[in-house]
Amino acid sequence: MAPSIKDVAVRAGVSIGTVSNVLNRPDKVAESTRAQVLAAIDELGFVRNSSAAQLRAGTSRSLGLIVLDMANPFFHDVAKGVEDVASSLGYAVVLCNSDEQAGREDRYLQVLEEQRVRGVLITPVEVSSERLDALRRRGTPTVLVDRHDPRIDCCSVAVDDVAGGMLAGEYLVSLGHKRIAFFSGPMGIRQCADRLAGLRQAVTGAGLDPDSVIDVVETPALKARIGYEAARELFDSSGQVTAAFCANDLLALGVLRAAVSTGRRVPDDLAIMGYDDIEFAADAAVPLSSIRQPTVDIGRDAARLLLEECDNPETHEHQQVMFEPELVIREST
Amino acid sequence: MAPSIKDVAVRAGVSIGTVSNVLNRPDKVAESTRAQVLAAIDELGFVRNSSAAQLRAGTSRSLGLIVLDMANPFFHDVAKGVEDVASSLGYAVVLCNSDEQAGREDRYLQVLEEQRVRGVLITPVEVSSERLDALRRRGTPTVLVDRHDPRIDCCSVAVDDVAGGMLAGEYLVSLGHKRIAFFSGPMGIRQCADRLAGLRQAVTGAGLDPDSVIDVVETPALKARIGYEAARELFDSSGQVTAAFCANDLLALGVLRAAVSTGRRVPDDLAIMGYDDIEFAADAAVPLSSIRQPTVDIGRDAARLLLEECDNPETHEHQQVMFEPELVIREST
DNA sequence: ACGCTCGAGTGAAACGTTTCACTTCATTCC
DNA sequence: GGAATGAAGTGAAACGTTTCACTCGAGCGT
Repeated sequence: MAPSIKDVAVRAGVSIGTVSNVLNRPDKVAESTRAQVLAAIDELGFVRNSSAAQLRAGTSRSLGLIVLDMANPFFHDVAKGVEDVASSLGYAVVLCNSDEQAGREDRYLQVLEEQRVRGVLITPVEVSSERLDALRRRGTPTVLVDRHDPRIDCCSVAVDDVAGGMLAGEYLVSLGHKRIAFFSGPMGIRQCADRLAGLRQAVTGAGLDPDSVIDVVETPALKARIGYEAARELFDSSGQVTAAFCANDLLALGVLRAAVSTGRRVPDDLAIMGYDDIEFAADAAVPLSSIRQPTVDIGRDAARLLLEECDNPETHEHQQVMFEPELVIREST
Repeated sequence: MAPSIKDVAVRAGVSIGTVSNVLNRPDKVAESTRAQVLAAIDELGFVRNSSAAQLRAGTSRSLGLIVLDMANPFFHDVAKGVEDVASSLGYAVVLCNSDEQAGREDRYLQVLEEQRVRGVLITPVEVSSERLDALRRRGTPTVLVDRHDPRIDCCSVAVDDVAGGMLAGEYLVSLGHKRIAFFSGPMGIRQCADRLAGLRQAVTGAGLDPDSVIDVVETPALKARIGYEAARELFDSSGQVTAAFCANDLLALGVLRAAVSTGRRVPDDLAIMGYDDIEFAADAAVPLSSIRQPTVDIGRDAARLLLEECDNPETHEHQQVMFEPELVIREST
């Protein structure tokens, strides 16, 4: 069995309480005693048992973060932001990947609650989850990431997707494009609908008729392969568009591949814009113009909000933070 | 405060022990009693406190997985494999991202040991780590991922990189290439050195002189940007190579971009091969030929090995599993 | 009617910490 | 000189489980 604080106490010739003090408030114990205890810890290879500590303290210094898909660079950056602020405040982050499966999300929520994490950051699979509501009801602070709670009874951090669509739209229109394809994922995804709405607003704002300018291509998933197939199909049919605005960079990468493989020059024959500004966007065969979301900041702010709520559960007021996206111009437009 | 097993016991009118039995060995308690207890649990919103459970049980049903970089699809797949087998055996996985910083790795090892995880899967930042050795000495089973322990005193799972380099080399030679650039990361990375060694073996095996066929381009990092820059430089100088073999797909993506931006046709003017077969490889502007590693299987086997060791610490014998890579041919060659 | 076995449930000890009221002893103050 | 103060350390209770030796009856065969 691993040595306990008691073994350390015996070896150092002090009481258990003193060892605990050395561990938690070193300044409360005299220099020489501390040295002895530290030596004993070292000799025995003692490692504190955090289960016991937590049980007694009643609270853990850790947060849960449940993301939809760790393969997605967006969430990777969010996680980075969360870890940044959490670890700087001495919190550990338990990272969970729901893989967009409600069942996995439920299991992780259960585990996190059993571990008595201080709070949970989550991008839920479904708009509302019974288990998540229960967690909140029982008093665990929760922050929604890249989602908003219509009932506004918890904090959330998201990005203004309408503004992002508008940014892209205004830019493409300013470049003189009169026929724009919008490669969307399933319209059920709020992000897709919002980005299209922004695009339409931009076109309308320029005095054009969105219905004749925009050609919506709805695809079944936001993946490169799908973008490629959808673009090939569009090219084969009529396809007199001069620009493609894609609901995310993966789709855009697929469209780029379709363009290259059919001998179209980018941006001369076809301008391409992505969304998200993932790392690969800058390194694509033709570096992609895109809409950047302040992903790391999203994570940071979400974590800050959560910890703020943990520290002041009484005075805390829920906030809905909304970030503004940013236009990134590269060679594909 | 959250309700405890005791509150449940009172409410259901049974003893604490019975509630515990309902939770852990439901078959040991009579149907009707069980129903009452379950009802009480539901009404109170009871959630078991895993700190207490672990403290008492002395052992947790969780594993630690420390990877170098969650942004790297390789590790993402490994994690998937680990989670697959862990969760099917009722274990939870604590996912940690060392970001190639020894300091972070150390912190995570500390946290995992404090949590008394059953075992640790790790791709260490440095070849040897004091803290990792200590962990092992204290009896926590450990499995190395994508690394080998020269002293063979723990299990490891890796892929034969020499074989992978050879696969690529033989293929390129069979295509008639007589001048091949090898874009390597820092030679200090074993993978890079091994892949080059394999390439040289293949060239030699074909009766050619590796020194005159192979042009080694050592780069400071395995990133797309770096590959782009290195390739531009190579093109500017002499650059009479007809094929580029890259130590990983990111580098290859960069080389592809350089080729496209300088008007070279791929594969006619320059054939490009990557390594890893990440998801983006298939969806690049020109789909990349690559060497595929059975990443998910690596994770699965590593987890299996670890759990095997956890279950039979006495009889367990350390194994060094070595997977064979596979050639994937696409349009870039 | 007797001893047995068996299923169902009980109660208390134990896990390794943290915390807090308390003791000791030396120093300071008037 | 005696009380007051403060620093250093002590010891035991408490946290919420799991586990195990135990009790209590009911049902069984003879």
